[in-house]
Amino acid sequence: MGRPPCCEKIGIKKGPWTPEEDIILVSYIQEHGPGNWRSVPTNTGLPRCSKSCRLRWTNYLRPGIKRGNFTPHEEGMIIHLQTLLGNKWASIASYLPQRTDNDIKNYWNTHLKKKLNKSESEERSFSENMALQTSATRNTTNHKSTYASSTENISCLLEGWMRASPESNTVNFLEEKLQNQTTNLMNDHHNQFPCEHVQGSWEEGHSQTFNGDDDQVINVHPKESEKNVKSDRDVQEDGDGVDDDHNNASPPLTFIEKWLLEETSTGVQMEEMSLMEPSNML
DNA sequence: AACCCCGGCAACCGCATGACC
DNA sequence: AGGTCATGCGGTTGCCGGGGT
Repeated sequence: MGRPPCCEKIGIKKGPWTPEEDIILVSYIQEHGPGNWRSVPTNTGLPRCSKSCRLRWTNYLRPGIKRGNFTPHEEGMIIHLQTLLGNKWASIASYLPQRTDNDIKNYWNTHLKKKLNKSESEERSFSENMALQTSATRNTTNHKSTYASSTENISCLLEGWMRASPESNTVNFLEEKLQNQTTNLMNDHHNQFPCEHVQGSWEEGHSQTFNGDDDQVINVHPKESEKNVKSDRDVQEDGDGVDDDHNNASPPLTFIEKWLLEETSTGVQMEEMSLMEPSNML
């Protein structure tokens, strides 16, 4: 009955990963691809449990991860998304493909939460909140990264693989993602309320659409948004599941989706410019 | 110089969900 | 159909380094 156990508790190493362990894990995943974590400790000889291997990979070794130095744009996105989604770090991370949920969670707990708490008494409206972000992000512009150099070394090992990675264009990624998400939303909703007009009923029932007023309160149905983002994450991780037929349709974007797309477009342009700087080419 | 405190981050733990047998 | 386990996620903890005294 059931699957065999994931890993024996005996002889499982805990604590920080060594560069050697990282290299073993990366080499194995480069060869076999991520997934089937249960077999990773066995096949690599790593004294780690499958859970630890997966976590190490997704939070630290996975190619395409940007670490430290959150940009003002990213900070703003996190603040907005946290307001909308709550502590759904995985959902928030799905909007920031270069960041991990753990990284975002840590950044929120160590930086943003404090800043927001500090200013909470002063800040009451949404527009005031926007002003807060500006000041908050200004403070982090000079933040120095403290990540271990070993990580960068591991990243170098992955350089070739990263080039082959299809997720190099964040804007395209988000556009695709938002289209898929919206389509899924419409489909979900249509399944629930097949007799309603999809667009109108969704927006009336689940979210207040953006009307250009900064003071507009934005409500996204928490369950729906969570389910939506989660399902999308699953699609990402599975590497398939994108229905091409659905991509042909162009349903209207909700406020947050429009906002994210606009923010990402401008943000990515800024980030790409900064990446051209020699200091970032290392 | 030594000690203490605090902030930041990596990793672990526990729970929920879904897949497998 | 139901039990067992893998996987994913959010919360929490422990360690390490830097700053202050």
